[in-house]
Amino acid sequence: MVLPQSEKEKSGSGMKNGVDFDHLDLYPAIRRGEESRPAADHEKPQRKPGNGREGPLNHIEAERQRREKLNQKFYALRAIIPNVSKMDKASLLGDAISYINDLRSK
Amino acid sequence: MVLPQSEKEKSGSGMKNGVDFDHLDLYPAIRRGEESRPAADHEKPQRKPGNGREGPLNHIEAERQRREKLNQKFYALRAIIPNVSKMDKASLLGDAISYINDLRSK
DNA sequence: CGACACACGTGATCC
DNA sequence: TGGATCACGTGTGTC
Repeated sequence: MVLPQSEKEKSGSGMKNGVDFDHLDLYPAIRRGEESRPAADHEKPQRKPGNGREGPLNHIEAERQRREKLNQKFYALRAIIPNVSKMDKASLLGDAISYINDLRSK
Repeated sequence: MVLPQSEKEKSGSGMKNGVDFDHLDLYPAIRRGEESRPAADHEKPQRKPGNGREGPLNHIEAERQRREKLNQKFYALRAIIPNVSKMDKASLLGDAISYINDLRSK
């Protein structure tokens, strides 16, 4: 249903000063387990029934797609703004706003 | 205990139907403190010298700031775009791009 | 080293 | 029931 493209693209974004931040591959590994509740309390909405997980990777993957999409837009934005050198996401967004306002007032 | 909650959430998101998903509040109670290492772990790059932590919250807080700023921009953007119904961040960004392009061609 | 900026995984929430 | 979206905390690399 929805899962176009092939994803993967190092569109990063970073580069704050020539910083190419797009690396980070693979994940560390598992760590930390969870703890038991301090007893006495049934105030925990048991979201997942005792059953085992069905596949948390669904979310993990879903998030990834969402994030990629977002970054893609950031990239595009960066491309259309006149003098945008690098800047981080926040500044880029800020500049974009100024640009729009400028264009608008004309 | 931990994490001073002195931040205010106003980054836009008070809507309920539109898009503002800003809900999430407070923390879930205690999380995990430190666990004992199961012995046999001599493979950890001890980043922090034996000393106690200096304050990782520095980063935690720093990230929060960065994120808030980002959201602020998102809010502003949403405000200046003509017909922005609700859309999520990604779509909003996409619309903004189109808007810029439109303005530009004029 | 410490700051910064990023991507990732994860719990929560809504429809 | 499951997908979608968010914010948060964190590890990590660069400057």
